[in-house]
Amino acid sequence: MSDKERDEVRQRRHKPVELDDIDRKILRELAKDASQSYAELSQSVHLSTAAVHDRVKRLKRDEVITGTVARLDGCKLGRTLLTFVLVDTSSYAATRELLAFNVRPDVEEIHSVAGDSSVMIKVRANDTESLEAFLMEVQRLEGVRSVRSYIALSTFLERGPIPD
Amino acid sequence: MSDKERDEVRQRRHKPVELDDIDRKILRELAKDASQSYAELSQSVHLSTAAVHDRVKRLKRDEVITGTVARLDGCKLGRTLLTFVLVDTSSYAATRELLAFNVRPDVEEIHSVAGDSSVMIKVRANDTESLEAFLMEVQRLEGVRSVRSYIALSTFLERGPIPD
DNA sequence: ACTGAAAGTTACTAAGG
DNA sequence: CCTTAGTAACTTTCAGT
Repeated sequence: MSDKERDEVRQRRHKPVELDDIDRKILRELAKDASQSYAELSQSVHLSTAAVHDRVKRLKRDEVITGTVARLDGCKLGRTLLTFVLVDTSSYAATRELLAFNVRPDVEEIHSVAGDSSVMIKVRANDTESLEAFLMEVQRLEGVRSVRSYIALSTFLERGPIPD
Repeated sequence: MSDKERDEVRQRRHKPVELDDIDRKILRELAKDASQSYAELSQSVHLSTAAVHDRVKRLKRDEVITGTVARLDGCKLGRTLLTFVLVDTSSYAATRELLAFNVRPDVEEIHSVAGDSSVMIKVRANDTESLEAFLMEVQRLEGVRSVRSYIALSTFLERGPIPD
């Protein structure tokens, strides 16, 4: 692998994209409400619609913007029980098994976390019964040492990444 | 307050909205990609564009769809260190103080969780130094008993609520 | 890199079935 | 819930600065 190729990979993996104040303002606006038109956006940043269009296109090409999605209300969908589940496993094999839970519609996040080969799972279950069923499925896996659950009582903030 | 009024409030707060299979399909599609046109959506659900339009309008009115947002790449923004911070406080007053962290751009989620008046904070810091600065700010608060940090090594799934 | 305007699509509404 | 149709609003492109 040449220096150039390695640098390109490194850049793709690690290096943040260079953004100016206007880029950040656009990103903040779109992270808050992506349904607004380029005309509205252009007023926020004091640029023409075409200029905003170019910048948004670049931000999408550079994958700073990875997509546009609808935010849904968990309660209105019947998912009333948000829980963070911390699973401690004795092997990486068990950790890998946990990743298969990504097919469940009530599982929203899966992260491996530092320390004792653990996995953090954010699950929004319909009710206590389905949470219990989920926890039992996790417990049942080979190599699962412990499962700790943190049930959310109130949510005060919930959003995605935004720039400084 | 009349029975009718109370029921309306109750419905607004607790009762999930009645959804059929087509509604759920539309919601899944929009949660995945809200930039697609009604023409594309109508092909997914085998309905006319006008019918899809009506349904989406209803889903927004009923606040099943709470908004449309751009998903941003944390790494591309320079936020490389995702951490779940579990704060144990000795009083509700201290818990309330933690809510003030919602103004920080690196804090993405704040939930109160069951047991020992704890708070779960999801923070996506720029680097280890800014994470340390954040943790020290939390530690410094009156009534904070303990702070446990779970640093994410890899993220395998990260999305919002979707219907069954 | 931005502007202004033109060209092409889509969103939205309404009427009739 | 369907189709058709029509307008307004929006996205996208491009020549010009």
